[in-house]
Amino acid sequence: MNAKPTEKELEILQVLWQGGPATVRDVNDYLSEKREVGYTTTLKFMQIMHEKGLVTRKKDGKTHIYEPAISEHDAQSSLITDLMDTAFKGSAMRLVMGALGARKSSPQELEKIREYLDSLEGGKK
Amino acid sequence: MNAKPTEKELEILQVLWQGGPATVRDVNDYLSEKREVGYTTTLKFMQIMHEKGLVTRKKDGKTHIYEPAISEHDAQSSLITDLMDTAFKGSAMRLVMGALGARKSSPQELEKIREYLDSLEGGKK
DNA sequence: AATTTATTACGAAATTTTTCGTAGAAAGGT
DNA sequence: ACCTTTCTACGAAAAATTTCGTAATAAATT
Repeated sequence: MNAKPTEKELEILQVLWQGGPATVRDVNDYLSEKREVGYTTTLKFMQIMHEKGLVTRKKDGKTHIYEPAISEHDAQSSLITDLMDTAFKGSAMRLVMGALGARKSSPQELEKIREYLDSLEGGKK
Repeated sequence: MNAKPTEKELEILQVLWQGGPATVRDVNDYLSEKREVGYTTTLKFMQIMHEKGLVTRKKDGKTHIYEPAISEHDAQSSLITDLMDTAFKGSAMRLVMGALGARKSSPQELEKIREYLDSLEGGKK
């Protein structure tokens, strides 16, 4: 439920969240589109992530097929609470205001946030 | 303006933001209340932070007096945009909603967020 | 079957971050 | 003046993260 992936681990998890179960080859091909990265580098990461329990894998012939062991939502929560605790005195409100100020949101997005606030207050008027 | 401090660097910056200009001794005394940390460890960090431009210092007799070179707000912005880009597809809205869901805010805090949203939309009713 | 290709495991190098030890200089007390 | 304490600078060890090379094995191709 809670496991804070490192930066590169997160990159790999995102490929799996987005594209579904994949082999090391799949993931490496994808990553290679954006930056130089050796096959064995990706392999090693996925092996480590397997040890850590960040991904599961099952054997398919010679190769392994990997799947995320944690949801994107759980990983995000873990990263958020960590940042909240280390830089925002544990306050969600402070982090929220910081985020709203750090990068502009569209009116549509702001509206969605309002709706979410409404739902948090239990449908209270 | 933009410099993402590491976890331990952030800890030291927080002492300076909160307590004002301080010596290595001051900072180390403070940190030592919470956890074991050697004096030279803190010293080294503050020297490195000086090299990186995260703090300024001026000589006072034998010792140095350190001050943060970046504001807490700027450091927070830097950390937020980094997290936003690496884990939330660059969307402030996604990060905001994640934060609101990750830890409960009080009704008072939610109200402040609403007020902030109002102000963002240019005082629009 | 022999050769090439693809995959894994293992170990370790490279890098970044964190921690500390030692030496020397400066200051203060006796 | 001497001793003790405090500070800095420097280097390097320790730990965590990231990257890659090599060897072995399994599969596919010829």
